Amino acid sequence: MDQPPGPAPTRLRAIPSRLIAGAAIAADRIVADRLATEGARKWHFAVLAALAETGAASQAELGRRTGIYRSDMVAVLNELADADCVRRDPDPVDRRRNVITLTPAGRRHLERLDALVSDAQRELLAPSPPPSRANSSTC
Amino acid sequence: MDQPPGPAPTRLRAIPSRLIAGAAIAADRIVADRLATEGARKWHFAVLAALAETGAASQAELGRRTGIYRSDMVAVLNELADADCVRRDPDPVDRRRNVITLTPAGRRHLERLDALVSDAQRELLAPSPPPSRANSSTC
DNA sequence: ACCTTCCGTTAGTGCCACTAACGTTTCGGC
DNA sequence: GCCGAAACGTTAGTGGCACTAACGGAAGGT
Repeated sequence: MDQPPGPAPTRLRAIPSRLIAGAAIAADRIVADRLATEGARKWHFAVLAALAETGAASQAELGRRTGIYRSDMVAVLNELADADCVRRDPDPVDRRRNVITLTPAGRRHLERLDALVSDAQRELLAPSPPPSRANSSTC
Repeated sequence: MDQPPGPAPTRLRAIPSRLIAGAAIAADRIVADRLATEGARKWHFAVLAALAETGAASQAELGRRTGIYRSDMVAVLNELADADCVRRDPDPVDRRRNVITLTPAGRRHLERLDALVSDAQRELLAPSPPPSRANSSTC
């Protein structure tokens, strides 16, 4: 946190897209920080979760389900495969595809990441210590 | 749009940070697309708006007000200065600082960008054509 | 047989958030 | 007055993510 935030001009403060962006980077950082404790990023979690839920799939299918571009998927799967969280086998029925399978180690890893992400969501949604009924000055 | 989105696993669909992130990238894209028609990015708009509202300021002060890192501010101001939207003069009273001043051209540019951003916000907040009272299937 | 489409992969771009280090200048304490 | 801490502008570089372009190989439709 190099930059102590100053007061934003009202012209900027009220812009929805800026508010959303601010919320998103705060949320992303909380999640990313949590996942970093396991050396993971949000994509790893997304891919593992998708695999756990719908079983083995091709890389393209995983990309569609998680929103990850297929070009980026390659690196993610390389990392997951290096960590033995996932196996990448050529599909015998369609030789264009790879079949991605979740390993037991991957499933365990997913459970750890899932806990971290859940924690992050809780931290996200409950940042106000006392939700006091007599409501705040800027109401 | 290379990737036709597929159905996301429910485990992912319900995660707040993912929803926020999705909203943010949609919002960012709308704004960025609009601003691109004038060759600008959101930072240019933010800096010009901050200058218009509070008058001349140092680069560091602008950074605090807009949320832009002072290292990135340099390039933004270079671009704005190249386009004659802004002047960058050494501060006579504190020689560490530069005084950034909005030029008439900059003010005109700001008005154009402001219109684009306003349009974007409207598009953002009104994506549902009929807000029909008999409410949607997934209620 | 063609042509189109899909697949995995490589390479690269652009925006943004963020860090590190630098030389200069100013300020606070002593 | 001096010295160290802090602020400033600048340069350089990192890393994550969204996205594009192009490829060779394989499958599918007609």
